[in-house]
Amino acid sequence: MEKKQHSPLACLSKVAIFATLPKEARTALVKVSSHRIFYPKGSMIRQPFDGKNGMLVIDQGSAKVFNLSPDGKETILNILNKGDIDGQDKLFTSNETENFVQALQDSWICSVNKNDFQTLLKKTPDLALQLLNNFGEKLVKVETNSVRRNTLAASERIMAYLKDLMNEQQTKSIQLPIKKKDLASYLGISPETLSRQLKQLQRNRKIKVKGKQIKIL
DNA sequence: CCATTAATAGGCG
DNA sequence: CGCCTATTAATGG
Repeated sequence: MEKKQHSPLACLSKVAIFATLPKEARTALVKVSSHRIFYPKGSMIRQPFDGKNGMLVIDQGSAKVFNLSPDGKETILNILNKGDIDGQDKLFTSNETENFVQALQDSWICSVNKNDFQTLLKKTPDLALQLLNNFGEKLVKVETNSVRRNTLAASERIMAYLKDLMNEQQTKSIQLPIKKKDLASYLGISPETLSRQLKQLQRNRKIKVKGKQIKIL
């Protein structure tokens, strides 16, 4: 846990959709956002009816976005890492938070308020464009996972996910960024099935598993 | 250490 | 494949 002096500008500058904005825009953005709120590992950053609004930015740490079924089962919708954002939609609607966001590690979160953001948006076309692109990417991501859940067998979902990771991490020797039980939830399968399928894939010489390190063969 | 949580195994529908 | 239970491994204090 580092404790370097926090620069609000640095915080937002590492977010992809803000990084390419002119400095004036980022400076303006800093003024309309709250910074560096600390959330200990395991704590809830957002949950339904918490009255919080606006978009959040992961400055440090990571978090999982999930919802709960009536019988208490959780489905992981997304994993957020440093520089990721969530709740973009809250910048345009005043909808209540509908999912849970829980810190997976000690995390520092920044957030951007809706009304202030919209004012800024009018003055910064580039920002609107960036945000639109970001929306698109998120949609594709969500849709892709949704399709996989509905059309692919468990082992295929796992391989598809591993290959995504491979592309992201630019190596065939990848590291699972989350616990296997969380991964199982994200893929829409049970932890037991994930465990068994990983072994099966290993037997079939598709991958090599050692803990959270997986080599794609 | 102990206690809790995560991962794995085996059985069954 | 999911659910249940049992056992083992990993993690945290």
